Amino acid sequence: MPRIASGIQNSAVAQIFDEVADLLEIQGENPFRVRAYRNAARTVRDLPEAVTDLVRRGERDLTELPSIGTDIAEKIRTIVTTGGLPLHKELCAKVPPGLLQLLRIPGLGPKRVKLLHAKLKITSAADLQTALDSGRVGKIKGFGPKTQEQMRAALGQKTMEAGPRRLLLFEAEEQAEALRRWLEDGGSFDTLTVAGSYRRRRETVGDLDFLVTSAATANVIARFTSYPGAVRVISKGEIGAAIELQNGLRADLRALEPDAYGAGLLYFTGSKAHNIELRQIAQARDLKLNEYGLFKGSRRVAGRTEAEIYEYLGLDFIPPELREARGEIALAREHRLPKLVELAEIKGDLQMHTTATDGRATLEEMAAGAQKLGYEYIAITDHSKRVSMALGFDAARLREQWAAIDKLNARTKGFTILKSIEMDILENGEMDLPDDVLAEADYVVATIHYGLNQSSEQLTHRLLAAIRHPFVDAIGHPTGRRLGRRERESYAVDFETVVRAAVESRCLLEIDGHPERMDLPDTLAAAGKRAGARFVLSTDSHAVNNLPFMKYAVDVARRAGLESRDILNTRSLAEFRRGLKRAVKSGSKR
DNA sequence: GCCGTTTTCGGCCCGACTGTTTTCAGTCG
Repeated sequence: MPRIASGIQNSAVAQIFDEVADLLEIQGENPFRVRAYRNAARTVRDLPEAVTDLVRRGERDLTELPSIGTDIAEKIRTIVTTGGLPLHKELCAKVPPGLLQLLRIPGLGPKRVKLLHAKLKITSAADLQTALDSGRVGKIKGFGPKTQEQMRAALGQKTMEAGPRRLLLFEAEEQAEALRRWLEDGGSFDTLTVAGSYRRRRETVGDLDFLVTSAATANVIARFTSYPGAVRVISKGEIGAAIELQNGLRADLRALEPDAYGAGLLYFTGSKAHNIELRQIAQARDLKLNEYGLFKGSRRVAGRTEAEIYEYLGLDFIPPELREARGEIALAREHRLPKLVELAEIKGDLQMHTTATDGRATLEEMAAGAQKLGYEYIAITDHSKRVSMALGFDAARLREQWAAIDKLNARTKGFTILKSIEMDILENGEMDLPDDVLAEADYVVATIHYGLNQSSEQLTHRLLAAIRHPFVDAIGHPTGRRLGRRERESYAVDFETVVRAAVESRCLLEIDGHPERMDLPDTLAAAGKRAGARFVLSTDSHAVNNLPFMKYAVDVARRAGLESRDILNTRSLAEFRRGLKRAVKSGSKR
């Protein structure tokens, strides 16, 4: 049994492999060896469980994972047991690690970084700045004035250390819609789709890819590059252009021929890894796939729609949300793709707040807003008393709110407010409200807000206590991660143990669609589904205009491959109630 | 370094754009 170095996260293992890839590349190593490390990094990063657990249990052969062979499997074991990798240390000794930072500068890749190091002994951003100022860089072949200017600009930006921030899907959506309106006001195109990770509905978006078909391509490109929200034009060609928006977001435009529309859509939607797998399938059939179509020799055999390309390759149509090279292509070949849940199937919202605690709208306003969205029911889940900052409820105030809800329900037809609470799981694993109150609730979602820095054992223990509690129906925002400005990693919980307990206890797992949470993350929700877990979708709304966040919860669910049967709030109110743990426990099933 | 519907060796996705070049390498997505 190997000793496990404590606290090595998947992301840390992945980062070591990514750095190995960068360092090898700067050395001019075999590019395919470089790619092997990058692929391995991606596999580890996407893993739904802790790689340390995989190694510790030793029951599963790491080489069964995609892009992990005997060599890298051994290296993973080394990293997990010792906390480091000798190869990584050797490379860092040979190649100054400061060079990795230089790779972040647009236009600087491994070849040029290597050249700068070899010719000018540059090992850091500061060195580069000095060399630029003294004019030594300009003397190297291949470093013209434009390249130098580009490097100066990048060095002057504060974002150098962190790299450009990916925008929340919600923020990207605002940007994309504004730019779309600008293009639409300019007329002159037939169709417009925003592709990329935006179309795949990833929780964060690195750039925006606009695809158009138009009889007047030059006009569209001109309109695009004159967008008032652009700070500069990155590139401009005959069939496309790229601009940088005010917040650092990059937007690409590409004009497509109608006959190649599907091929372009496929290509620009990605993911890159998905496309590479498709091209390999094409290649094995003596075909070539590029953004202009699927070709047999010089003849285009498919390309007008994505569906006809998939069909020609012997695959069912794969929805964009699943295109991550996580096994969806094999499912498509075997006609086993899930029928993904849709927003219209959601019949209720299971987490929201009111002015009684930290919300900005009253009970009545939230209910009215939810009714407008066509819901059959909602749960009002204000905080419990542990969240004192938000004026969380004690038993007495909670019962007052429930009395108000009873009155409201009595005069409303076809819409029901469930008497609920977002109840804190205390640091010692106890519930924040007594059992007799929780027993009276229609629905209880339990969450952790405090003691986030506890050990994995403590945090897991707390979640298990809630999961096994007879009146806790669901675990809310189960990993506690945050995205965006208040970014925060997941709590250090043993998620596999948590999921197993949730399945055993019939406790639901929430997918919180708030744009700063999107929690569960998609890979964990997918792992939960494989283990047999059931889910609820919610918005965690704190205002009426938050209620549409449900679409982001649906995005996560779709990326996780969830179907309506996996999600309890796709059911009518009666079925929803019957599906709750408390209904089974109290014997109302008969 | 990974991987296998022709394979355990010999492949490994594909094209646009830029800058600095007179025909292309490097970078990027």
